[in-house]
Amino acid sequence: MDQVMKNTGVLPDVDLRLSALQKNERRNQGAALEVYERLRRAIVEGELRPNEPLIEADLAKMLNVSRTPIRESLQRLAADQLVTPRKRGWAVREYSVEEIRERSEVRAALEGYAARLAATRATDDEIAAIASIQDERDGMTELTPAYRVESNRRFHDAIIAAARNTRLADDIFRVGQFYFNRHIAGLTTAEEQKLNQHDHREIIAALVARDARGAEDAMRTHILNAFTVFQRIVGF
Amino acid sequence: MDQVMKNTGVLPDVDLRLSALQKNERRNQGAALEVYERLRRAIVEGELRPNEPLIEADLAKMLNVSRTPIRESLQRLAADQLVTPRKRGWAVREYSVEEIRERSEVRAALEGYAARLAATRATDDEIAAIASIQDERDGMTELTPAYRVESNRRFHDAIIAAARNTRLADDIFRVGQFYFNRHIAGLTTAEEQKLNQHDHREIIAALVARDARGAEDAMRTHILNAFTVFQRIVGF
DNA sequence: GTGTACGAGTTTGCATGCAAACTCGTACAC
DNA sequence: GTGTACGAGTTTGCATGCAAACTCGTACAC
Repeated sequence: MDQVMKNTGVLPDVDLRLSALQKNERRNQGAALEVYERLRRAIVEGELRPNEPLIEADLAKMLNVSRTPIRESLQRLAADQLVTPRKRGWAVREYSVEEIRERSEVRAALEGYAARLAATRATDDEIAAIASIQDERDGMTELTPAYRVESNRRFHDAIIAAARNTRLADDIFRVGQFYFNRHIAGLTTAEEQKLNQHDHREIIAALVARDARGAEDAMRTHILNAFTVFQRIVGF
Repeated sequence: MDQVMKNTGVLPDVDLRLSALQKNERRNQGAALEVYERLRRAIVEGELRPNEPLIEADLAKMLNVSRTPIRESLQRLAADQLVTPRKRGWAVREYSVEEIRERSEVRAALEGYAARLAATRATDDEIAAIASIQDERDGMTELTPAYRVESNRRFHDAIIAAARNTRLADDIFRVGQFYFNRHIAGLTTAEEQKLNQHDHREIIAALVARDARGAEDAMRTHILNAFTVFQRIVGF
């Protein structure tokens, strides 16, 4: 499957925004954080290939810094699970199908719970705003893959924000919605897009009804459906 | 509340085991990982106080290494949220009530989901083993706080293992069951212990019945109950 | 007494140094 | 041809160096 990923260029487009925590750290950790971000991007966009050994001196030269900030960044990347230890040093981590299934389950658990909390804690205005993100989308005649990714992200982020739990938000961010990117978005069938729209509408309906369990179930179903689509596209 | 924590010595006793991921890294990252563990322990056991600035040179002297492995460890500790950036360098992170509530919610979401998966995926033997952990405990005449903590940990770990999702297990480990330690265990009332036992029995009953939703709900209730007990004890 | 400016001392962030561990190709034995 | 032993070259892990940024106490102005 990593072969498939390589060939279809499916890896890229992870959400590269810094988490709230990381932003907070920008204050002092100047170059080291910059290095971390750039290495993260390089891995995530596939410039550094899965299983590729990461030679500190090479990375240092590539980013025009010394080995010290590189080594510190590698610690962070290891905590993110983007990099994995070898007998000596580090290599880019390769994700198996099994791991992507596991991540989908974790995301279903966390984001489902976020939807549950949102059903109780969101203001009416917030729920209206969530619905309007979907309305805007449904009202458009032409949907580019980039727009679909972006709109989807706003939809999910708005629900997560309404859950009022920054730690939960951060953990959802960490587990990553890395598999819905432009490339994938461009390969979904009309039917799959219809299902996606249906899922979103179910979630909104539950939120409007302030139905916590319903919102949670709908969100879980949605996330596991997205995983199924992902599986079909990358072909396992 | 951090004042309360200081006075009651409530901070200690976080689970100091390395996660599966960390163990894997032991191979190459020798001293640096050792340093990380020792700093983690020092923070978690309260040797390094919340908001205490962490002076690299002092830590280096204290652990008898140079500043380099200290700095690398600080990156890991930051990823764990045990350490927080200051204008210059780092300080031990202080948890607010609000953050502990947030963590409890995340743990309820993740560990509830683990119970759900366990209800479907556990073998009959695994469920029997989970039940027997509780049977052993209920059959004892005298329960020391240390035993209660240890038995509780085995109970939860067995359920998590039966969920067959290592990423989920790792995330549960990360969010930490830091608030149920010996000190807290020694301060619970007979009534609270009764409730705890009841919660565990409910979870077991749902697992035996292979009732996924029931197991999830019971686990969530249990975790949120534990948070309530924690709140009472540390007194907010 | 209150406020501010200076400077010695501290501490960081990054670069560099260096020995030990590992890798890998060559050559030699059989 | 297959296997192994050696050693040059590479790369790491940790230590140390050093300039820049910050801290904090003292002294001086008002």
